[in-house]
Amino acid sequence: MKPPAPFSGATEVRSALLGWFAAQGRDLPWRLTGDDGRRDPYRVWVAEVLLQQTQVVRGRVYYERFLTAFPSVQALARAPQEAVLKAWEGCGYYARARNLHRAAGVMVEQGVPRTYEGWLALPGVGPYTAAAVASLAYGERRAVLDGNVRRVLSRLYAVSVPTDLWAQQAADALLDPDRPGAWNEAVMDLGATVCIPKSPRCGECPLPAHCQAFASGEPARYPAPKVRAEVKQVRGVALLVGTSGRPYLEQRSGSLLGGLWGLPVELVQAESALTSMEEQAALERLKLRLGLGQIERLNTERLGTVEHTMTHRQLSVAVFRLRIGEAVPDLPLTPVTERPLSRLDHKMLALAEADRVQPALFGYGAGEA
DNA sequence: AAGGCGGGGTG
DNA sequence: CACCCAGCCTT
Repeated sequence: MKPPAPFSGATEVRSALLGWFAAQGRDLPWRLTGDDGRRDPYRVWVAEVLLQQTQVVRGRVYYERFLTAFPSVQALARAPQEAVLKAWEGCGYYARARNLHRAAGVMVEQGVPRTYEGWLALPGVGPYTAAAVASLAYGERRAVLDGNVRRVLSRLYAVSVPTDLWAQQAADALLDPDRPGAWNEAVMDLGATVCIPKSPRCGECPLPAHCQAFASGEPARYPAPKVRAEVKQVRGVALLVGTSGRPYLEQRSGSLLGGLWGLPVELVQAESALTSMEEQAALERLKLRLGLGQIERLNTERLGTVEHTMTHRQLSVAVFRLRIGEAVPDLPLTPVTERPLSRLDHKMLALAEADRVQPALFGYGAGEA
């Protein structure tokens, strides 16, 4: 299981991969190089946090948006958290944005760390991100271990279950001590573009002579697939007061979409779809929470249901709206452009938008009175 | 050590 | 449509 130490072919592997990287490496906006050949720590940090769970193709858009909004750590630190979340809107795993903001505050107070250990102490910075910033921006000899690197190493040594300990040791042993930053980027680029999870493009790989998975004839068998947690079914109801562009919004708290704003929702864990009775009961609880329980004959219309997957949860939310013409309760309405919303909430609002637009498009008279 | 946390992609 | 990806934090 252990990689040979010292790995006999390391020198050849390094030169082959770095040669490939020089020719085939990706040109990415956060790879701006200073005169000293090093990356800007702020840009690297933002990019690496963004790429923690986001693919490069999508990350680019958010990166540009984020850097335009917050060009420096000072600008990020003095912005309100809500503005940071707005720039992150739709990107998911919003704790990353909250932690970026917190960490920026720490750096303005205490200075920008220059070492792996210093970066590791910041909120939202784990071993991967600390190693990336330390190596790319400061030239520190730290091997990154992300999903790409783990897969490349798993195949290189034909280890089908690469544990954290094994993979980190293998990455450390292979790291090019003279060019740690370039080496780290090279391994990750190989994993992202050639040594991909399914159908690896071994014909384009610079390391076939060193790859034991390639030698086995079935490189795609490495690493073995991970067992996944089951997706929990969550049902619920949401209530739209106001319009899709200017609804009543609540700020969510807790870990799920915390800090973002959205329609008031009442969620329940249920294996099967809610009956209309259960739906109405949930809606009543929601009204009560909003202080609408006292109002008699508060009519709502059911706009439809929204399905939304969040990796670990499958949400199915019935969206209701106060009927037009009903007295508007005393709840503040806010333009959605002024608040960060999750995609779930944008979907629910789109339902109201469709409800308003489509009848007119098809010439029905049953739209808003 | 295990589970929670968004949002995508592909076959 | 089922199944894939994935770093950090909390518990």
